[in-house]
Amino acid sequence: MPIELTASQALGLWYGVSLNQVRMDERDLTLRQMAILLHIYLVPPPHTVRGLAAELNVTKPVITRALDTMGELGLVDRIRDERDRRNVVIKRTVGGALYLEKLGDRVREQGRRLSP
Amino acid sequence: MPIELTASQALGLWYGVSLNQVRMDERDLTLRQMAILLHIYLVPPPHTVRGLAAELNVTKPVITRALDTMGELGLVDRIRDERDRRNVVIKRTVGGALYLEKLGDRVREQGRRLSP
DNA sequence: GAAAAACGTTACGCATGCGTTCCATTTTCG
DNA sequence: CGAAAATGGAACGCATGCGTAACGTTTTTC
Repeated sequence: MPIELTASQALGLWYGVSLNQVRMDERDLTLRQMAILLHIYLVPPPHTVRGLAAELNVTKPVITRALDTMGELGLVDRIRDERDRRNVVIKRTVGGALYLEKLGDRVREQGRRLSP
Repeated sequence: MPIELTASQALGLWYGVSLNQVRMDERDLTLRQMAILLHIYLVPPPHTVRGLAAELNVTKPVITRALDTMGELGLVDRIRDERDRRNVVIKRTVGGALYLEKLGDRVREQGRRLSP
């Protein structure tokens, strides 16, 4: 069930959500951090640093640092993979789920406000 | 003509556009810069530093710096208001319009890819 | 006309993210 | 086993954005 948007609606939607996010300023994630967080929550696990780096086309330290930051914010969690102790498995958290739930609400709300 | 999205669709849309933007990495605007740019292009002029600061609920230097950066990228332009020379009027550019046109296309494209 | 207000900018010290490079640990392979 | 590969992280110097406070210019106010 695809969604058909006009150019004006598409930008209006992006604007509304961005503005809302900036004004509230709860936590200010980078676009990269946002993409990482969404990937973790929308794509089936498991997720590793290397996998995320390849998926987003960025270097590994970028992922490590993003996980550091978002870990402190309680949005994600890291645990070592006991089956292959070189790997780190990235886990979801309640805080992360709540954060994205609010983001989703914001997107839906802005979608509802759209004019044709 | 509002758009009704499910929670999953809303996050999927945001994810798709963010991922696309990160991968391409043409120019990496802050969420604030993005909101400022969209405001300038979607809300009728004139736009001033003070007005933008109030609208986005940020301080004036934030606007000045964002205009510096986006000015160098060719996305916006600044000219002094000759009627009241204290003011600076923020103008759109061809580059900015093209940039947002591509963003809008990305949003529409992701909207079309949505599953129910 | 002089003082006050308004506007945008600059200066400062600080925090955070970046890319490159190197490293420690663990696993794989000959 | 021992060498090679793979994984995630730390270290470094750098670039950019932030908030606060001050400034220069221009306009308004009395």
